Amino acid sequence: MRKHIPDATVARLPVYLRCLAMRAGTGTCSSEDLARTAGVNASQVRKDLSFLEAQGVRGVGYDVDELRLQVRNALGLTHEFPIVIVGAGNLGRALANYGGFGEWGFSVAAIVDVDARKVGSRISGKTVESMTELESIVSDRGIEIGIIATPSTQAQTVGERLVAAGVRSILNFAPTVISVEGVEVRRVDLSTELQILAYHLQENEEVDQ
Amino acid sequence: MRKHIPDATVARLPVYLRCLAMRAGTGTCSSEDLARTAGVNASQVRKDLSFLEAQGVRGVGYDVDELRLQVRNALGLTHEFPIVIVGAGNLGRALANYGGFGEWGFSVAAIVDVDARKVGSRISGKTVESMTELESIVSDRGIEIGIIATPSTQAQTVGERLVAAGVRSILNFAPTVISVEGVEVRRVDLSTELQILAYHLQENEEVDQ
DNA sequence: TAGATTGTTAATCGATTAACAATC
DNA sequence: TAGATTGTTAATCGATTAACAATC
Repeated sequence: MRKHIPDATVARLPVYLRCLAMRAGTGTCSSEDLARTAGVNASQVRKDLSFLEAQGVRGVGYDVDELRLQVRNALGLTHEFPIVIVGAGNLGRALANYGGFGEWGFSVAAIVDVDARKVGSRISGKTVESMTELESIVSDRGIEIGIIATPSTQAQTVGERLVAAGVRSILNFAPTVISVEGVEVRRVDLSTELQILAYHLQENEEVDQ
Repeated sequence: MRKHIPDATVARLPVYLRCLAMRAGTGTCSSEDLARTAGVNASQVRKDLSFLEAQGVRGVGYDVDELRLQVRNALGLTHEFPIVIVGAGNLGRALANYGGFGEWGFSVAAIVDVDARKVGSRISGKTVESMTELESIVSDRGIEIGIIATPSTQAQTVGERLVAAGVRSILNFAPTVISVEGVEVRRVDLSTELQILAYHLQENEEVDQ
């Protein structure tokens, strides 16, 4: 049985994975090395890795390739995850064109849009399908992850339809909080990030004076 | 003198701001109301607001419009923030076209790209400028915030140039960790988010069985 | 053996939340 | 007065980190 991994650790594992990918085939690396490239504390790296089955060797470090595999396993990146992108506007297109999916086992199984003029157009080798097909697409293709890239006004409805169709995780890029039951929702919002930066700008300003 | 606001609270303030914007002009609202729409605990809302100058009225609640103003003040959203977007690919274009900037005082002051073929093209009413102008653009236009929307390979260099040019906060959309001194960096990464969702998918699976 | 580095403990720090007196 | 809701305390929970024995 798998150990429960703390949220803060889960959020850092993808960062480690990226750092390890850059070092693939370079033998071993120490928690100190990994900490430096990931921008965290070395104790924290060791603590985080202690939740995995990872085994380092005292005096030597961790085997890079083995550790990569174990981090992937811990995150559950053991099979293909088909995802659906809802909304084929600028953002939906940018997401669909984002190359880095495949590397971690994610694949864009469908892009849908309500706008009949967009349906049938092609994005990154895929044909935009109609929003009316959403439910059948999700169930036919075994999609568990949905990405909302619609305007805010439609986000709640889209979220509900995704959940009803059987999606189990949602990544919401619309700048609004949606409320749906029984699924994991993560929100990514540009203006939230900018506002957090604005706060720190002013804090540093006060220190400077 | 301004009180220091905990990071976790700062991260929630933009969410409250959004919820309050939806209720603008509706008189008062309770911490319970706000908590429900923001998806957090009511005690937490009150605790968060206690770091602001916000004053609620016992038995009544908070004045929506007044509270909005105080949250904005606390975040330092008191003046215009010109920003520069580096990279005019799919992502850069999506970001530039994102409408929600202005509402909080952010404005796209410039979009730059290395690719000579993109320079001169127009995105959302703005002309793409050359990457060689980056330094002068940042200093001439008083830009404090830079957004990196380039491929990973260029992110580090772009980050360093932004810092050297005088930018004080960076939002990094490239899927890599950059290391720069003396500025606040926030990373937004699609595949990190997807990997976190993947972890929770598997966790829920185990519970279901 | 000497040097390096892990794995884990324990101290500390920060965040969340229930509870309730204060008070509108 | 009765009901509602704040502001704050104190308990709890979770996350970080320094320190160091174990051991390669």
